[in-house]
Amino acid sequence: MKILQLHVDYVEYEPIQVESSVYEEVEKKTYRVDDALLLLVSVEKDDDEGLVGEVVKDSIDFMNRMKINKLVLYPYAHLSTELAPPLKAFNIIKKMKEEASSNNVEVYSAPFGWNKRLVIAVKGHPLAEQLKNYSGRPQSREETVSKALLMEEKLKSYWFILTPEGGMIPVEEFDFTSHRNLEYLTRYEIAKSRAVLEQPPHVQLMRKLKIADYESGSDPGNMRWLPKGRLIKSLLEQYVTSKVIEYGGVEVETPIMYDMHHPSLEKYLHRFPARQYIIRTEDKEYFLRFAACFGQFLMASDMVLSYRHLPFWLYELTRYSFRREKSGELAGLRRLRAFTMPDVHAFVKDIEQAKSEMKKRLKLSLEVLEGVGLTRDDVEMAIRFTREFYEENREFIYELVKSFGKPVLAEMWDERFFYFVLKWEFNFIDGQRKAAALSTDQIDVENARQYNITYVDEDGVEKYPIILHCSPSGAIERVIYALLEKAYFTMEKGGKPMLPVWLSPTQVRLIPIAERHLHDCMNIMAKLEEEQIRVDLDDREETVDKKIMEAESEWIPYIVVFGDKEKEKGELAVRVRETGRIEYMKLEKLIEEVRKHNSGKPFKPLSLPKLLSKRPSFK
RNA sequence: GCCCCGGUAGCUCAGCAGGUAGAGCGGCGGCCUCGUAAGCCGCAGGUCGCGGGUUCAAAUCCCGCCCGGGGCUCCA
Repeated sequence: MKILQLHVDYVEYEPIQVESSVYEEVEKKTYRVDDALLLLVSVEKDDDEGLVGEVVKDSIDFMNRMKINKLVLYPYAHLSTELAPPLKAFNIIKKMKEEASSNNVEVYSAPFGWNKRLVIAVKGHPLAEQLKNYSGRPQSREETVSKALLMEEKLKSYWFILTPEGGMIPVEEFDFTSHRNLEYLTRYEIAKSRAVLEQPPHVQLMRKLKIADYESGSDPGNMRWLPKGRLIKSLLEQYVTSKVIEYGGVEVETPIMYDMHHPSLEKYLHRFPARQYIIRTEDKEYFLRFAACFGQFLMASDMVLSYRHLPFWLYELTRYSFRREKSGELAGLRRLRAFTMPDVHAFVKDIEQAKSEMKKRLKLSLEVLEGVGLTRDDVEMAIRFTREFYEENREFIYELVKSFGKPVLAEMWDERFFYFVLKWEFNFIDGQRKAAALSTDQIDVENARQYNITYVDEDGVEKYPIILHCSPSGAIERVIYALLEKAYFTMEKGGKPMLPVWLSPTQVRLIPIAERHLHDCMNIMAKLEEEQIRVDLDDREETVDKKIMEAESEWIPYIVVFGDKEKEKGELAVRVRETGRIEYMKLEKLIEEVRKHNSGKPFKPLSLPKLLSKRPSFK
């Protein structure tokens, strides 16, 4: 059955004369229906009544979305060359009318078997005109079946909530009362329903704090990182890298572009729906990597590995990975076209080794998140697996859930479509109630073969390892996005937003009361710098009030106002952001406090001039 | 891709029943040497995104395009 579906301002038809052996009795006059869904219907040879339900349901769904309740059925033989005999067509259209009526739709039908004058006014929106094709039997070859549709079939998902106590509850039955964010994640994943708000909160913050901004001179989704943002990003990069190396990761660097027609890459590329940036040279085409996998796998396939080496880890932090997301998908730092992704692959012997490795990596990921300033209350875990994997490794899955310690959203597939049998991720739920994945890990049972990565086992036989793909933090830009969104939540609750001290571009701001205190402040600054503390000095000719106001708006954790009293007493007046109070302390105490926050974290100086009078402002 | 919104000084934005530009912040200069969230005065900054049209006259109205953001969607 072919249906031209039109959302019309109005439709008018007037029966002129009978045209077919099968026709309805009808009064010859002009009929008009306003604001309706018009279906021009061609019933075809192989159609049967079984289609009626589906067709009517589709129409009603559409009508609900468009908020209309009038349906006009119009027999229209001109959409097909394989028409059904008139009586059959008539009966099927009649059935459609009955079916729609019984669903409380106001149905009109143009008379069957007549030649009619037809006037239609189609609405001007993009969904107003659609051709629908319904068929009871399998589609013929030339009507290429959408691959995405097939994929969706295969990807039929079953959704559950797994609890740390070992429960597996279908999502419909789970009580989300004390798990709001998990509910948002579930809704986001399943229904893809989204709250409509304005600009994401973090976008305004990233600009206000001079962290990053859009760069209209580049492709959208490629950001400009200002000095403070570069510092924050760099510290996060160093931190994640140091944690991964501590875990065992062996850091490498691989090219950012790869041959489109390389045999190992080609298949993987086609399998991946994300669009790529393509680079053309005189004789070849390259794609920009969209993950760290390519270079590492090519490297691994050239390595000589024995079972004695396993598990073995390769690590790279890509600056950048590229995905040419559709323009409409981009959003601030949440989704970019160029992003920085730490990715550590573990090559393991078998499923047992994979499982024990994955447990370590889950722990690593939690540590990393907590290190950057997010707690496990800030994220929700989702875990996805095939039915087969679940049945064979139930206990392992619950161990993962348990070590996360909160209920987890689970998705189960009947068949393995992707290259992995299990994958989990931590999702941050932001101010718009959208979910963004941060940390993730996967058990990949396919790529070793694809890339010909092998190890020699105890028995002397070459085998394919299993590969785990883990990003312990997720994209670095996304970490910053999450920190800013989290700060926004704090603001909403009336608190003072801030970044973790170790990530704050300026940790201590010195404000001399008058010019005569400048010299002492310079000395204090030098001492703080010796202790690897990021400090700057507001030597501008402005009032103290104004300097404090500006320091506060930069979210500086420690603001020191220095004047005669401090000089005399040998104590500093420190405005501590975390407590919101002014605390008096010796310089040594301040140093100790900041160092406490910095300990175990990388340090890098802020490259901007230390004297604010020398510091230009960035857009 | 589609829809909506936007593009005016370095920034944030006002002006848009057409008469050819304004504020605050910032910058610069001056006064003030200051005690915990914006001291005062003055000055200099603009092809009003681009191209066309209507008009005596366009930032303002019309058409086309470019760029950005948000939402929706992946659907000729």
